[in-house]
Amino acid sequence: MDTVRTVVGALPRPGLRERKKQQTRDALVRAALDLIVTRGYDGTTVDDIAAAVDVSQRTFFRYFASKEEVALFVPGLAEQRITEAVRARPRDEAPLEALRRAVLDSWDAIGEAVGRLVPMELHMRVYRVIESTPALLAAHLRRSAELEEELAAIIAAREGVDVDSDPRPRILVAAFGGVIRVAERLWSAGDDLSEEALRELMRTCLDHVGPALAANWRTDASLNRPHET
Amino acid sequence: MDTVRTVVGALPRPGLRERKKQQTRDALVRAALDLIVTRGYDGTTVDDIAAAVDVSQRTFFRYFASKEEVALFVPGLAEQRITEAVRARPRDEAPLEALRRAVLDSWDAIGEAVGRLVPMELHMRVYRVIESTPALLAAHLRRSAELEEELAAIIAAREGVDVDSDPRPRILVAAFGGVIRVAERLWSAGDDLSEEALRELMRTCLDHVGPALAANWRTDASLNRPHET
DNA sequence: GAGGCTAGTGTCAGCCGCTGACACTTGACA
DNA sequence: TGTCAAGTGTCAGCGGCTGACACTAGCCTC
Repeated sequence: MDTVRTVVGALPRPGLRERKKQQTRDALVRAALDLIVTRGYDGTTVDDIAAAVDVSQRTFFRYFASKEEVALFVPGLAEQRITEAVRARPRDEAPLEALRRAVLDSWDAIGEAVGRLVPMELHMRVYRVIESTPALLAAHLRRSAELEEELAAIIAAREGVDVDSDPRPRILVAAFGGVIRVAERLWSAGDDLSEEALRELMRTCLDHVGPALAANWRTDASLNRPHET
Repeated sequence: MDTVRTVVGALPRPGLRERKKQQTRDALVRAALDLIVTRGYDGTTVDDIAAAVDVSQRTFFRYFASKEEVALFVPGLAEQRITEAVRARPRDEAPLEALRRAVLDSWDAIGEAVGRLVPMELHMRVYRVIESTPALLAAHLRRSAELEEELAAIIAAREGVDVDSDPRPRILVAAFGGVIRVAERLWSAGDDLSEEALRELMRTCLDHVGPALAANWRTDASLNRPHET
């Protein structure tokens, strides 16, 4: 904690030690995801992962607090980009619109950040495992809840309201998050695991929020359904 | 599986054996919740719970698949009542309204079902532990996701749409579920742990869905805020 | 009411996730 | 070059959870 602090954070010169650390961590992530998509989450032990990178189990746990954490590391990168994107939205945008655009526009940034660490296809396959593995899904949802908390704070600040006395930021984000999760779920259950498919699903899901909350589905149903599937 | 099947399900005569089972299970739940609220979730081992009921650890795991399950057993009862209530709503109600009324109106049924098993206050205190214990919160969220899936199917059936081709049921339920969770969270973080407080929070949160999704908060903000807290 | 049948239980052994303690190695920096 | 701290391996141990197997106790039939 009382370490020598580099001036700008760590950007200027990684340092040999630091580079090695980064390297092992990345290797652990890659090995973990590889094993997980082939043998399944429960079929992969931490010992397997550690052995694949030739470190001890103890070392694994110095990098990741749990087996879940390593599996959700890459999604975590994506979440980071999204919060950044929300923060960067112009303040005159409506809150819901800001969230919407942030998610839809950060695709490239996410792809780049993820691709630097693991092949994109691997990441996609991991999502399927997440959705179909109870323990992993639970952890993912909890993390999503934390993300929502963070987004609520950002939205509140943007709109100049107090996040504790005005429930709207949290409510908006919760509803939004729920919809995003539906898109994730539909995507991981479907056949087309491409990025475009996910992006398109998110777009259509968000388009359906209004109609879904509408008073009566039966009258205006066919009207607000752009195209099926 | 090829057991002798009682005609009506199990209602007519519980049978001595069956009664004993019910009894141990209830005792396990009660002991578990007692321990959990006093020593915390992580501070309570399955051995502790089993010992308190004077059964072996192995037996505990024959009743509950995991430590989480016993902690979330009572919330599970509440969820059951809610799905029943949704199913019972008149079909001419708008979907969102049906969900809303189902939740707000099943309070008595929930109270009765819960009270038969554990003191209401204990149940309330458990909620606080759930929200503040990562592992437990994760499990809770996963179960909520399952509940949402079930509710989506009910809504879809009600509205005569196909849950797999029309995303609206899932989206509606996801948004609704998100809002309910916000209420739960605010409640468990607040001072007033009464049922009325939770109910009131849910009501106001649901009232805020429209405004929260509205285009611009700054113009109509003060307008749609009934009362603070 | 004695018999067999089966559901439920306890015991035991063991895997796996995860942690604290301690000794050792290796990059950093004077 | 020598000192210091950061990072690692080893070991021992706890707690959640499971399969196997033997035992006990309700149930049902004759």
